[in-house]
Amino acid sequence: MAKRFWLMKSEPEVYSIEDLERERETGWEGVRNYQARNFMRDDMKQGELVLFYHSNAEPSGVAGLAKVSSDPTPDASQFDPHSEYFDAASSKTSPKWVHVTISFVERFDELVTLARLKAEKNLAGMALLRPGQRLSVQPVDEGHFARVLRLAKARARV
DNA sequence: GCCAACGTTGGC
DNA sequence: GCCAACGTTGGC
Repeated sequence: MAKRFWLMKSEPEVYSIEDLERERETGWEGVRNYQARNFMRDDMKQGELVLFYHSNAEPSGVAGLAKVSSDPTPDASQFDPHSEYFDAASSKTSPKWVHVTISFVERFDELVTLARLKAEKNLAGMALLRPGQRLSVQPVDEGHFARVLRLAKARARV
């Protein structure tokens, strides 16, 4: 099957592209939305590229690139009563929540801001730009992905 | 900090 | 299985 492309959101105050650059890779724990989980569980393959998006930020936007670097595995935080992600309804024999590990690929010299994405006619229809879209893990069309990358490289233009 | 949009929960 | 209440997301 053809490679797919992804976008994952993180609040930079919580975990930013700089954090990922320093740590090189991280387990994407804490996803508690079924659609987002299903993408990680069913569709993500190792090596596929991920737009790393800073949400709830000043400004928000795509901050860099990561790649999927593990198969889906149970998210350990669901079993930890001290974790904010603890889920009493989950069991080790049939874990509700899985996650993947992503690893650092690059940090864009300049954030590709949400405003800039919205201004780009060719990105019309991108899920991220749909009003009310809140999915923290979402697929990205190959064409949209390529165009976001091109925006990231077009540094001179503001 | 506000609040609209959305997902989840739980009473019935 | 409906749907109101509630919690969360995330732009502004």
